[in-house]
Amino acid sequence: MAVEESKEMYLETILILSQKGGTVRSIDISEYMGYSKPSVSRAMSILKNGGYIEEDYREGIILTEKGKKKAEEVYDRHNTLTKMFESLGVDSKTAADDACRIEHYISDKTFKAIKKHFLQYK
Amino acid sequence: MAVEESKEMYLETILILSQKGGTVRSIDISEYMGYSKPSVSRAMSILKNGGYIEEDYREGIILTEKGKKKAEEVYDRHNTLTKMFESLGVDSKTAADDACRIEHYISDKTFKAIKKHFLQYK
DNA sequence: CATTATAGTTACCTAAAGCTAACTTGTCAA
DNA sequence: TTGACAAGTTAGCTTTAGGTAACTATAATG
Repeated sequence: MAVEESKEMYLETILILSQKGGTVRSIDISEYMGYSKPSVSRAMSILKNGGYIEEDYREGIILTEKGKKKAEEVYDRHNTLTKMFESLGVDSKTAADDACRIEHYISDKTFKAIKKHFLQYK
Repeated sequence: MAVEESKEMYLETILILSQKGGTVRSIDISEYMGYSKPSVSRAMSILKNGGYIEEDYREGIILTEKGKKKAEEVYDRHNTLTKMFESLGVDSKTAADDACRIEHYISDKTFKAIKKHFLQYK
């Protein structure tokens, strides 16, 4: 449905891996996501084309401002949704898995409402 | 992601249309969902193959037990999620739209937790 | 009865996003 | 310096699920 799902997952992964420190390479994404090298290679060229990432032979894959913004949005959704599900009594693993699937499909309006209700008294 | 999304949307639509009374035809699904006749035609043959529906020249398209069960599950998710979002202050249209996208991706565990928290005092 | 309109199907196209096989490139150690 | 391994790319396959064009079949009307 959302054409954005795959893209968002890659961007989120790049953000997570870059937060761990060190450079991010295609192979790291490949291993993290469990996708083949060619799949990641193509995804990276699409992301590069869309202005979401840049590739540098020494720095590896880095998020542009645009890419970083998107990645952080998705990651924020991920964390917020996870917390929401946890606060409803769902175990962490399930909460995170569900958040990961749903994060791409929630509208901004609904997300803001969720954030308001589930995070203000944490 | 979920291979089931398209199938679930068709089943849900068939349920909704059959609840309105009268027979359900491919063309009705076509108009309701905004898809072309061939797309619906093929989807129906896939659903028939999977044992989700039967087609009768007079009764039109009818859900089998299996199909009905699945359709009702999805519809239940749809309604529950809509109510959840509404109870967070989201307008009905947005709530329903979001529910419609998310209903396919929520695990059973999480769905049960949501149902418990948002529907018990309605 | 013939014409027309409606419903459904067939054949083929497209895009997205995964895959494998096989190639290239680049680095490092013997 | 060369040989091997690791990383990345290219080419081409697959599936899902949408589309159009054109056909067939059924039904309804003048």
